[in-house]
Amino acid sequence: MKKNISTEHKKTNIWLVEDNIRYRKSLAGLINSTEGMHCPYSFISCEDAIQTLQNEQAPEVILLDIGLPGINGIQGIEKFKALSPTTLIVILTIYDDHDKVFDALCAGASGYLLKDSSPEKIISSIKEVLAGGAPMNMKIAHKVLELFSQFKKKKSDYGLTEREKEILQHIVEGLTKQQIADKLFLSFHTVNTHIKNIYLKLHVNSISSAVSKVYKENIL
Amino acid sequence: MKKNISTEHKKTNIWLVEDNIRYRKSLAGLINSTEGMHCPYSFISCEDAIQTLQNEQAPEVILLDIGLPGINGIQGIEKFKALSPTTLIVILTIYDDHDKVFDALCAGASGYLLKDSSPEKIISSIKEVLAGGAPMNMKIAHKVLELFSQFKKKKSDYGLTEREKEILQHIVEGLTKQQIADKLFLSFHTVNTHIKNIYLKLHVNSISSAVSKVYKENIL
DNA sequence: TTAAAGATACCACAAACGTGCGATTGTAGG
DNA sequence: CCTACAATCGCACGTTTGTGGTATCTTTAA
Repeated sequence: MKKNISTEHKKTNIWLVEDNIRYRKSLAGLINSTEGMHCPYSFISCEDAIQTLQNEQAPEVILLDIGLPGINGIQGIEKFKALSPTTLIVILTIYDDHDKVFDALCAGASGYLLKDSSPEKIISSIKEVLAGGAPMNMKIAHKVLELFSQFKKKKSDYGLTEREKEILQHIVEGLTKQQIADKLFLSFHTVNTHIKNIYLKLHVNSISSAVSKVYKENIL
Repeated sequence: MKKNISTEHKKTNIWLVEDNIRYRKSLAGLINSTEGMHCPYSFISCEDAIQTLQNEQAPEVILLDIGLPGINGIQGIEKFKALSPTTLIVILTIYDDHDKVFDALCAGASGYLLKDSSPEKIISSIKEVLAGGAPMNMKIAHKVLELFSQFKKKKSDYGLTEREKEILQHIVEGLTKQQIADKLFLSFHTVNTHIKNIYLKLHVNSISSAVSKVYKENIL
């Protein structure tokens, strides 16, 4: 069973999921003619790929068209990721469809490629994901960052004092007033007063609203 | 006061914040010798830049070293963004300091540049942010996406029924049991029972814990 | 020094909540 | 047909909250 492993074992397996036959073949050709890359399978639909994925060893990379009929490309990504979390998924798309690409990236894709990219760009993008990168269009990158900074930033400041924040934190954790009082070595009444003030400042009148506000507006 | 506006008015203003004098001058030179770009100010510290920003018109782009002494680079970004939300901020960094760069991007930076980048790379990155992009290192891009997909994905499934989800939603909104009953044309007791079941399924025993769980684990 | 703000503490009471128990109906699956 | 489950409704009782007050003691700022 000896064989020339030295050139064989390092090849990166790449699968294709793409309904256009000509484009699929051209891509497979490109990959197979590239040093260190190999395309053993290519599929017309996500369903086919998923089926094969259950029997065969998972590839390092899947190039996936999200403009496919049938199964939604985004759901496809989720399935792939469920079956093989380490497989990197690169999206193929004809047009610069922000929303769809965006959803796909959220679903676990590692990058994306416009179909009219040059062969060099395609190969370099594959290499980039393999190296732990995330090749993507600059507009998408910008949009991701934009949304990202919105998540992070503290919005409203309701002028809570340190003590109030501390108590609010405990409320969010699900403690009762009495439990908070015990934990902070305070009287029940003190905690009660603080919470009254917190409610005033946050303009709420119940635990649930307060907790929701904390999460929705990133208080604390 | 006539002047040759035709070549002047289109120039993009770019400010520098960088403590190394030689590098600062070299950057300013590069920018000023580039068609359509102009660097009217450069600063040693964020403080200086912030002061100037309050009197002068804000630039389109600020190149900012986050390895600065004194004011924290990340705080600097927040200040800049507060004073001029439309100004694009590109981070300069010597080393590939993931965490810091990452925080900076979260704080509102639009991209980042390694200091040892070629002049071409620097200019192209500036053009990229101006075009609405987000130039960044591939590892950072990957990290951003990774965190991003965690936000989006639904994690735990506690087997809540549709009705239970609906009621839980109203609880999160801050309604009382009676209010929920009224809104859904149900008896108080029914809502009460549903909530009992929700608590059983989520393993909680209070509104606050339930609401927290909804947000923390992305239920609903 | 005086005022303001924060943290602490107390009381009382109605409203809302958590929980244990039981019950009927309809509907989908074996 | 029977079981399981979801959805509905009911009662009782003790616990917790929400809200209206009042009051003392520090620290900080004007």
